[in-house]
Parts: sequence; C-alpha cells; structure tokens
Amino acid sequence: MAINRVNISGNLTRDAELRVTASGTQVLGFGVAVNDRRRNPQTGEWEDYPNFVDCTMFGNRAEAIARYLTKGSKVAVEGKLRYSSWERDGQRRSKLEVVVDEIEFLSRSASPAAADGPMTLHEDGTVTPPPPVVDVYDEDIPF
Amino acid sequence: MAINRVNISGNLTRDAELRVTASGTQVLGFGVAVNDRRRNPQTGEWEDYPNFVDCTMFGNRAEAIARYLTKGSKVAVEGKLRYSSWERDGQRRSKLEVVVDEIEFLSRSASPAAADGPMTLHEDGTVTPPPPVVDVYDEDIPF
Amino acid sequence: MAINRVNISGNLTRDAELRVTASGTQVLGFGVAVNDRRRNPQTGEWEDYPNFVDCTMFGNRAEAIARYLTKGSKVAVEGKLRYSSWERDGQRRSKLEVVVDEIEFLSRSASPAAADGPMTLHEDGTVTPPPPVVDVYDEDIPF
Amino acid sequence: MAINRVNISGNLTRDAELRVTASGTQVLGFGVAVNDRRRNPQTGEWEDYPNFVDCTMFGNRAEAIARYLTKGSKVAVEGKLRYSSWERDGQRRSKLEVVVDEIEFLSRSASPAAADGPMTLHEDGTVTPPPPVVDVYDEDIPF
DNA sequence: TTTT
DNA sequence: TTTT
Repeated sequence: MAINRVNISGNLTRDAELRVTASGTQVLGFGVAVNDRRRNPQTGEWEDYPNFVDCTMFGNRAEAIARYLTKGSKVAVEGKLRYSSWERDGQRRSKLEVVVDEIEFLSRSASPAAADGPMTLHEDGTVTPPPPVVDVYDEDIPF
Repeated sequence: MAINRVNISGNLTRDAELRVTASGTQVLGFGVAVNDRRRNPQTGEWEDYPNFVDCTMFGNRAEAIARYLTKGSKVAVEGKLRYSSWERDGQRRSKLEVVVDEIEFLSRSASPAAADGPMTLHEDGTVTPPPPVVDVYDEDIPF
Repeated sequence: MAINRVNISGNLTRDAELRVTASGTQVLGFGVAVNDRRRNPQTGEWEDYPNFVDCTMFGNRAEAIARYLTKGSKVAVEGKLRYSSWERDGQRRSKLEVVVDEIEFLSRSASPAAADGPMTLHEDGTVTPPPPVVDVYDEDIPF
Repeated sequence: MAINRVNISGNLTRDAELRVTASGTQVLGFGVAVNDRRRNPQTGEWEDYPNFVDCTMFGNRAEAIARYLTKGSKVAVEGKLRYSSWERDGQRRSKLEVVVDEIEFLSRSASPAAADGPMTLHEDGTVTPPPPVVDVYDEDIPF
C-alpha cells in the first residue's frame, strides 16, 4: 500500500451535510478553508490565502458530530487524499478531496483563553469574564 | 533532506515552561499526552493509553503563546522528531521529542458546544449556561 | 498559521516538466498516482484505485532533480495542499494540488532487492544479476 | 481518538530483527536514522545530524519484508508515536518509538538513476551501465 | 491527461 | 460555492 496522509486545520466554509447511501452508510460532507499566510507581492502586506478543501467522513462518527460542524467552526482533520472523476456536458472533470480519519475541534479564537479559559460560570450563578485578551490575529503576530 | 514530520493532538501534562538561551532564543517546553484508545486485553474494556510526548518550540511565537499553554490544555501540534543523547552517572541516555512548527488550540471538551458555543455572557451580565450536552466520550461513541 | 501537510507515495504518471517563471523561479510539475488497495464490491477482488495527484516543486532543487522524474518513477513526497481557481468558458473551475517540500526516490519494484541490491556491476564489466525474487505484489501479499 | 501521525525517511541503522510474541504475533524491530541538514554553528559547514528513531512493525507484513530491511537500507515510514516506560535498577526509564503502518523502500543513492534507472541487464546478458551521474549529495545541492 |  |  502507498502512503497517503493529509493533516490540515482551518474553518468550515459551510455547515456540514449528512446523507446516507443506499447501503446505509452515513456520509458527512464539509468544506475547510486552510489559510496560508503569504506576503502580497503587490502591497507587501501579509494576507491570508485560503485553500478550500472538501472533506468527507464516513460511518457512525459522522452522524455523532454532524451538529457541531457548523459554518465557521475550526477543526483539525487527519485523512487521506481521494481522487474522483466524472463526465459533465461532454467534459471530463475531476476533484481531489480528503477522506477524514480523525477530526478535532479547535477553539474559535486565536487565543484559547477567550473561549475556553477564564470565562468561568460559578456555582452561585456569577461569572468571571475573560480577561481583555488581545486578538493575536489582528496584532500582527504572524500565526 | 529527509522527510521528518509529526502531527499529534492531546492534552498538556504540565504548564509550558519558557526559557531563553544564552544567545537570546526563546525556548518553550511542554508535554503532550496523546491518547490511544485500545481494548484492554484482560478486561475487554476500551481504555486510554497515554503516549507522553515532549515538545519544544523556538522563537517569538514561543513567548506569545506560553501563557495559554497550561496543564490540561488541548492542542494539535505539527513538528519534527528530534533525537538527543547525553551521559548521566556513566550511563548513555537519549530521548526523542518533537520540535514544534505549528500549534493550534483545541476545544477542551469532546463536544465543542460545551466550551465555545452556548455558554454566552450577555451585555447585561447574565449568562446562558451550556445545554446539558452529553459527553460523547462517555457515551461509547468511539472517538 | 494553519496546519497544512501532505505525505504521499506513488508512481509518476508522466515525465516531470520544468519551466521558469517570468521572475526566474524554476517550477517543476509532475503527476503522482497514489494507489489505494480496495476490494471491488462487485467482484470481491483486491484492486488498485489510483488517486491522481498533481505536484509542483519550486526552486533550485526542481531543476536538479527534473531529469530523474520520469514516467513510472516511484517517489515519496512531502508537501502542502494548494488550491487555485480560474474561469474557463464562463465556468468557474478549481483544482487542489501538492506543493512539494521534500521528495525521495523509491525503488521501482515492490521488493527493493530486484533493483538496488543483488544486481551488481563489477569492475571488470561483468554483472551479477538479481536473484529470481518473487514479485510480492503479484503474490497476493496485501501491500 | 487523538491525532497521532509520523512520516519519516532515512537509513536503517541495523538489520531488522524479527521475533514472535507468545500469542503468535510477528514483531519486526529496526532503527532508522533520519538526517537533519543543519549548519554547524562553529564551522559554518552544512552537516548531517542523525535522529535515531526506533520502529516496530506488527503482523504478516513484518515477516514478508524482514529480509529486505538490512543495515543501510533506505526507507520511508508512516506510523504512530508510541510511548512506553519501565523500571531498571530502581530508575524509571521511558522511550518513544514509531509503530509502523506503511513502509516504502527508497533508492539507496541520492540520484535514483545510479541504482534503478539506466543500469539495464539485457536479455543477452550484456549490461548498460549507468551514466556517470554526479553524486548530488556531495555536489552541495542542498537535498 | 494518467502510474505499477 | 466559500471560513477567520
């Protein structure tokens, strides 16, 4: 067998869509925007170049996580490249996508503290809000 | 050059420690527990077997994220394997660790909704607690 | 930055083509067939399903290795996914390919001995041919 | 499940050793030297720093390929990190290794032509020797 | 458009 | 077809 491995992270470009094949297999489809940070040759500015990657996940896990995979969600995905080709209007077309083996949910903000951390709901119903974390993304820290 | 690539996800086993080398390079060290889900041959039960992986990250980014890398944090890491060896008490010792190229912060709970989503801090100071989401991990869904 | 990592192995589907951009950058293009071994649902037989992956490599290394990358060559490639889109005949089209960071040359035969090993060219011009190794690929060993 | 993925390439540091567990599972052990090309801070010269990685492969494939995995062989390996720990002389010791999922045999020379390509054994027993390819490794081409 |  |  060949080596065929993909690891990516990024944001969902649309809500995941679950369907079931004739033979009963669950199939979850979603798109991930994997951002490249490159300098724009014209302006010299750092810019995000999105790489749009279609992902497909099979089996029971697909159904279990479908509702968490909404537009904008951040995920890390491990999978394999899969090629398919077909004919449309007399033209040969093809695509390359990722068949998902593992998926992890990422914190939405660049700094995890904003979402997960210091925002604490206490027993008595009071809440400790998150500290005024800078948005590292806007602050020109290059990651 | 050889191929040397590692992608892992897991929980920090300790708070990250930042130090600075004599030449001024920032060095961040932390440990990640990468869990394997295997069936215990004795009991037949699914169990988590932790793989403890030491990680090192260099440069400015190391300092920028140090304070978010606390014990228990979930991360996805991409990097390279690095081998080192030394002598202690007349014995040769060695270790294999991961030098980090990229790091992403994961949502702490198995279902991202619990941490990121429905827990909302409103303008007036009230809070909408998260819905009683099932812990998918305990529900025997195998991921 | 996001995580964006691909590792594949397979055979070149065509000779690599070297070109140079207006700004002088060398660009090497080649296609890799990454075979999946799946059971044919109709016949029940193991079959190879090729995943055709377009690869692009930049820089000096591109030129240095171009002549070794001929149709049928086996390689292991590490790189990143790159998405691009364009318009043709009023239709939006897009593709996903791999930008190569590392490349390694694989032995052509399933068993390395056939190609690399026992076939020896002696100083006096005689040759020791390889032993009649079984082709493990044909022998139903599933790798 | 967590993400746990390793892809490396390098040379075997010893002949692979095959053993069989009490329960009959075949276990193949071998070491891979994964070379890093770094500039020596003292001399300013490019040097190879080896990362010694222990690999273990289970199952039928282990036996099938054992005889091809000899000291010096070049391979590309895909697998997972596995941690283990034990006690020796009252001291806690641990190691990190790679459990192999896929393995590919690489051409021994930096340029594949030398080994695989132009050296052809003809039907009549004559041989076409390889062209006097430069050893790209020694020629300061950085790969 | 396709490799073994 | 596109996310932050």
